[in-house]
Amino acid sequence: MPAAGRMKWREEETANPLEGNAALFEAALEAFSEKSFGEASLNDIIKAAGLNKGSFYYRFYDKMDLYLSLLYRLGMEKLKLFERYDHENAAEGFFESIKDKAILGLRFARMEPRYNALSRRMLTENETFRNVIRSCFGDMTQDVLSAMIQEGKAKGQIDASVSTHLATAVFATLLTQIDLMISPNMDDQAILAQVDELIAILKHGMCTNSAAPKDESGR
Amino acid sequence: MPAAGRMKWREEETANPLEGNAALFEAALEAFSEKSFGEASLNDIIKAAGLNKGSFYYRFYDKMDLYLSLLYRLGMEKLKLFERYDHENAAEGFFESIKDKAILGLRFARMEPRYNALSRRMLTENETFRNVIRSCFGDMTQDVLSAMIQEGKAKGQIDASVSTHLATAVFATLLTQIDLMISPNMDDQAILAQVDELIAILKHGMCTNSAAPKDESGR
DNA sequence: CCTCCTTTTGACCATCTGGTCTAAAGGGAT
DNA sequence: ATCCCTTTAGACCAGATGGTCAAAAGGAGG
Repeated sequence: MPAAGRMKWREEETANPLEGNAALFEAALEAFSEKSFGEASLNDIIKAAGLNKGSFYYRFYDKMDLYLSLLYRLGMEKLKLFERYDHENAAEGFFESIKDKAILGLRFARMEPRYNALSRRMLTENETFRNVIRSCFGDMTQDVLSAMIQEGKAKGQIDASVSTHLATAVFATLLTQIDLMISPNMDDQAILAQVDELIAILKHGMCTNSAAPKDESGR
Repeated sequence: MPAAGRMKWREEETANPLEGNAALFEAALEAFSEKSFGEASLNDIIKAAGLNKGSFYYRFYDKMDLYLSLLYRLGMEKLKLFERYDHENAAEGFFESIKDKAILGLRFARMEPRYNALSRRMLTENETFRNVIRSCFGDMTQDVLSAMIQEGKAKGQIDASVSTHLATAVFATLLTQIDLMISPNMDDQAILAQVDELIAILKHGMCTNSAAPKDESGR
């Protein structure tokens, strides 16, 4: 249904209209995080933003354009958060790096929980729809994760016998769902503890036999 | 939008119309597994099934009724598969039991991949919608898993220090996404190997330090 | 043949969808 | 005041939506 991925404001080299119009940004985020692309009503969004048809279509090609622009802005915000962090902290081991990313992700999710809902919903859209989006933004997470895991193996942090493919899949699904698993109304410390535990499980397993290194005593 | 959860054929104590009408079953499954409830077109479903409006509404109250009836039939089929298996195999340890369930789930997914797509999509519908469904069918998986994990802890198969809540969440998300992680066009043996590996990760982790028991040698 | 009940048929309904288009309003610059 | 371009405004469109309804067809028993 949606045409090629293009954003009017980018082709005209102007600013993202969603930056300037807070009401529209809010309305679009609300709608697209609660309903699928097809189910969300453009009319409702426009009305909620206090706009009218003409003004909307003056700035956007169509509904898809709005959706892409929304993804663009949210992606930029998250990227900024991550980049700011990356500048401060150099890369450590694999598991520490993953943990940092998970915590940052959760912090962002607490700031804007609808973004995670939105991107999770995006993954359930049909394939052609997702392809349009991927042709616009690419599909980082999968590739980045895979590379990180291979590096972790090379550095001897990850057991070489686990398949990169499976490990990538495990981390990818857990990271996209993590904000559902770990309650959002926790304080920072509790979140940290939960993430620690999750990483510990991925590192050492849940089985009684395999000892976690931080507690070498009894067991 | 959808009203209370009721199925006309159940209130009239007749057979599930989806059992008798293969075309309708097929059309509904196809539609609801590819699109969300709101996005799927009832008109299209009816047309694809070679029905007409009147006949449809003679058997169902509304669109939701069809959806519930579809879930009902699919749930029954999966339940039958699991029950047949449970009769043959007594319960072993926790991880073996989970593995069996995962394999059965994957086998069912290969028989009817659209069912998993459907139930995964259902989880992304809005909350009131999910509540209608839960009021009809309950929410087994979460409770069952939690109980299994507590039992596993009691029997000393799971490390007592991992939180039941987190472990439940991990297994729940991995089990619902497993048919996406493990390629469906594998033969039975390859699937078995992949599931083995996944379970091994959950048992002993991916970290190089923690040794898996099946390979005690070097590393 | 008639009767009675179940089932089928499809025209029809109000409502909503994303999107178009013409007309007018704003607002600088001259 | 006049010009010109950007922006707003909202009536309007064809098409699709889930759902209703009165009428006809089918079929079994008498």
